[in-house]
Amino acid sequence: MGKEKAITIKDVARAAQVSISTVSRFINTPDSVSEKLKERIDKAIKNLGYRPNRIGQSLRTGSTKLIGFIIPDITNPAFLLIVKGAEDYLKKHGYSFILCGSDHSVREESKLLRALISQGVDGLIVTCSGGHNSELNKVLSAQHMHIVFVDRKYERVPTAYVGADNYSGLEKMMDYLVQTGHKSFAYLCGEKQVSSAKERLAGFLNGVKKYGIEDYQVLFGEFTFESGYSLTKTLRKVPDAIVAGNDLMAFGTIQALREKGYKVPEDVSVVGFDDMFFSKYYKPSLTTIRQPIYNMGRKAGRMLLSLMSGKKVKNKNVILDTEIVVRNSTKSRN
Amino acid sequence: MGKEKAITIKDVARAAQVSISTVSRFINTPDSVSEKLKERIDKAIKNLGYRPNRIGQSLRTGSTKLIGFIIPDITNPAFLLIVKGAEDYLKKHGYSFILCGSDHSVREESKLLRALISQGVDGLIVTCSGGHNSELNKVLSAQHMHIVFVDRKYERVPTAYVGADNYSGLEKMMDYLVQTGHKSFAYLCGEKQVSSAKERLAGFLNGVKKYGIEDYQVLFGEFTFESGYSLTKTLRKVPDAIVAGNDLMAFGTIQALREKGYKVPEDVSVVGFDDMFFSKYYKPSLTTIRQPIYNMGRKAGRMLLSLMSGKKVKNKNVILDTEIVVRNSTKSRN
DNA sequence: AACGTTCTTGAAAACGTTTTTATGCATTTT
DNA sequence: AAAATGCATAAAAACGTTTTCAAGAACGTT
Repeated sequence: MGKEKAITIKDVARAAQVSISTVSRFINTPDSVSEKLKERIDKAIKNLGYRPNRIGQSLRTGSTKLIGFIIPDITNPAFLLIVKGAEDYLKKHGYSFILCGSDHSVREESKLLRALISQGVDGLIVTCSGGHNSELNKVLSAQHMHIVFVDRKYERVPTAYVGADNYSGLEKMMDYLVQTGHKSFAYLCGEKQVSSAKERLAGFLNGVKKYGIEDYQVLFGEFTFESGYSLTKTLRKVPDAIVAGNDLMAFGTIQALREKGYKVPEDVSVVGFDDMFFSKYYKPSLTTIRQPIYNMGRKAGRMLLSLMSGKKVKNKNVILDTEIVVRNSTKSRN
Repeated sequence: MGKEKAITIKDVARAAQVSISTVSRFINTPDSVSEKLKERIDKAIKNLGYRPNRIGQSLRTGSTKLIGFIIPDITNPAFLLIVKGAEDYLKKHGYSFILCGSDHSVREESKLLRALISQGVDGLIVTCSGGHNSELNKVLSAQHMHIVFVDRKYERVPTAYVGADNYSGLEKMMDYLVQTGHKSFAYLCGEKQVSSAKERLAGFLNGVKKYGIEDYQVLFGEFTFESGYSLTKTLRKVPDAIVAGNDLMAFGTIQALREKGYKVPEDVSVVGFDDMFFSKYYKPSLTTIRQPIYNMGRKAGRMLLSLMSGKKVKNKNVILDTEIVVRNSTKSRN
């Protein structure tokens, strides 16, 4: 509990017999102070164990070295991998992260946004919950704050964004499924207000159109295990292939199928999107569309840094490639 | 990018034709200002959209309303569930979280600790990587900072701690396994410098001793899928039951067993510890020891708040109960 | 030797708050 | 009516920095 006051720059100045300005200059631009004083100050700092008080620095410089990160669910490892990508990159530049989960709620998102801005963050990375967010609009249009969106685009206003090529990922997957003889399909869509869900759906629909497939269904739900499970349970007719909005949904689907008495992949093929850590170990191992999720975070961090440093960013819309990885939840039906 | 200066308390004061002290008092103790001025100030605040600058507040009050959280791996959902428990509790009291991952490294842990303290956090919650950390010792003995340890105890110094009853969890599991006819055992231990790993091992060893079991092995590794996998591969003889340090290791074990040609649970029983989200959906679904991980975080948050508010905390060592949940990765061998 | 440069240092202002102290005024008490 | 009390407000100090500005010292040039 001992709130015995911390040592400040003043203490160092006194110990080294110089002014506080000199200490400050020693810390920030060491070359601007003479060898003699350098030594004295350095010794004083070491002796006292002085560390600059970031709050004082922040107040003066206007920069907190804090980045706000808003994701829909801090419990979802996929989002956390994005965070880690960004964090690994930005911590090298002295930034720390305030991580917040919005619980998929626009309302909470607004609250967090306000809180983070009050807190004085230097920039913001957000994976938005999808809906219209007037607070976000306000912040965006005020242009007070640098924000980059990652994984999910905020579509109401043009913004900096880094995400995966969801559309072409699904295109590729449809090519593969059709080539391996699948004739009927179901698509299980995640939250339909979310950009990635929409893009994936568009890719799927493009596929069925391209191959003239008429036997398909589209069901709308959420990006969760439970949703994949319950959507599958309500399926009126089980098709050759079920394309889930992400891996989590695919796992739910497989579980529901199992309970319905269908075997995967013998009776039905199931595919997901993400390629989570677990997907290759699941039984059956999951055929899925891999997106470079860690790298997505990293790129987002990089973009934010450029933005904050005032650099002109040439491309504010970074789209990363996906690849399909074939495992044992699908089989050829030729 | 427009860094057009934010509105400050000064602007409000000017607009409302009062002094800044009055505005401040209006915000912090509204009852100390007259109705007439209250109204004017309130209007001014609303009109200008004023929000107090937290940095200014922090500098003056010495409190940042920031909590530092250090966990070994921000990508591990189990840890994140702890974080969520603490966050859900503390955000109601106006706190935000700086979340950091130490990558299981004591060195990194020290760095983070320093960074967080410089950043001015009001308190710290840490799940430590286990080893001796001199920086941590220093901070702890200086008593500048309120720290509560969660899930993993820092054993070198007495500290505030909330964790699960690892020992009795394993005792219960051993009772169950012995009662269901298992005769030979292997224990796959997580990082052996981690308190929870040690406690679980002790519980296991107590079990074998209590039942006079001589046919058992103990292998040391890490709390990861890969470690469970490789330890199992190096097993000289496959026993009736493999007790893994946590669920992740258990999954690895099952995978390795599968590759070795053993069936779970027909040939071998496998159990874990945690009861992660996935464990009930794994194939086979996992028999495991459930610990109340979300609640652990919540309790840690609560304890930290008490500590910070200067209250005398009666019990600085909170141990939560575990329960065993039996699923399909074990079967009776009677 | 006088002057002009350059370099090193310290004083002071500023960042946005909260809080302590002081001031002015109205109300009550003597 | 004068003094004492209480209250609402304002002024000013403080928190820990960085940075601007000015002053002084050291040096080189004419």
